[in-house]
Amino acid sequence: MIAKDPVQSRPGGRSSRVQASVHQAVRKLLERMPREELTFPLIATQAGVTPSTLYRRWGDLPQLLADVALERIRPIAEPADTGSLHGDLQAWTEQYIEEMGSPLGRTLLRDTLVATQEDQVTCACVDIIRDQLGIVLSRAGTRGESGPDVDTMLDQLVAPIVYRILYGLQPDVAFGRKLVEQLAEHLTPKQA
Amino acid sequence: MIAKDPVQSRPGGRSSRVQASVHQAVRKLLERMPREELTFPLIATQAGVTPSTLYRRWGDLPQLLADVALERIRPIAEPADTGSLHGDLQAWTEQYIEEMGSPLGRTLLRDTLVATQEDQVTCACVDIIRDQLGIVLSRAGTRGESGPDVDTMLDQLVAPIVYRILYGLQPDVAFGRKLVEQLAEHLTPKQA
DNA sequence: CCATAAAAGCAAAATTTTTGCGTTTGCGTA
DNA sequence: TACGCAAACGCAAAAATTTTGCTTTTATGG
Repeated sequence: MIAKDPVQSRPGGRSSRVQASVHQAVRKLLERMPREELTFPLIATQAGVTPSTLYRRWGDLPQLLADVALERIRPIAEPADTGSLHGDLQAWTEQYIEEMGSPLGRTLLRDTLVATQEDQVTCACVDIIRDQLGIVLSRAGTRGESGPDVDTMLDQLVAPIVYRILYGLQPDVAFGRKLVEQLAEHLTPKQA
Repeated sequence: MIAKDPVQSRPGGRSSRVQASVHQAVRKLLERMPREELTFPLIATQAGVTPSTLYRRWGDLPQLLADVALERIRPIAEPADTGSLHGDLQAWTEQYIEEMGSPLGRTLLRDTLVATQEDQVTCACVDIIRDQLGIVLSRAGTRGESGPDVDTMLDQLVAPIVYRILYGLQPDVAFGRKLVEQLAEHLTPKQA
């Protein structure tokens, strides 16, 4: 968790129950109302805690929303293994666009960008993507395939997608496919 | 201006004086304190207006900050004419990275992304970039040069830069140059 | 099991936000 | 220029929020 105090010195018991309850409250409330109507008192009531707990622990609403968003963005599983680097990239890209291109996904992306502790959260976001793409690439390595490095993928694959989502240009799956094809020109197939 | 009410039905006189005063107040305060310490009462005092004016006109702080940011992002002049498409792109990219890569520029970019009226503001941002690149491209056209279309540039040039800025990866001028070179592979030089 | 301090609860105080109403003033019309 | 209308502002009371000091609960290490 990224909280006001970077060091969570008491991670168990009631403390974690409160956090879980608060996170759940935020998610539930976000289903029924737009983000700008959320308030700490509202969330606190829904979560069954005092508002001051939220203020002391998260500081302000953007920080709490970023914290919740980060947890939702974090992938549950490793990228699918399709048998080839090209296929893995296609699969990953398609899923990423579907998840982040939705109205909810867009909101999550935005929330991570305005955390009061900006750098902590954005670094975490980049790390998540890097991890995922890193897995795909290292798997390709064991197959004898080689491709562009992670940073190139960030620039040519992730960046265009995220840019379009953030600015309302709504990338679709076909767009993702196109990006992967362009990227594929740089990669070496098996036994090259 | 992008205000709470999309239709500004009385743009002259006192109304515009108030707006100018408020904008200036925001810019001035932002020099001395971080964004999360800004409040409407503070800005109102600095601008010499009542807080309720701000609440009625802009709704909330993110919207006001986005409004100010949008005005600062809007370029004063056309892109420089260096005599070639390649040169124009280099020049534009360098300037863009310098302006938006600074701590202030990064803040401006973020502010535009969390306006309460998200879509209005982000569309305006994209339009600004499109206009600028459109000028560069049409000028190239009159020279007999041809190049990638604006959307391709958005994907391969602007997106990587903006992504890096937003996520704290700090693109430098060399990075911009690299992107332009990669883009240049797709463009046709004079008299092709 | 105890001691310690982190985290939560509670409630008063401070600050911000909303709102109703009166006043000023930009703007169209004569 | 003068006039009428409604937009935008000012003001102040009311409502909601955030902050803060203190107490109580409880996780954690010894």
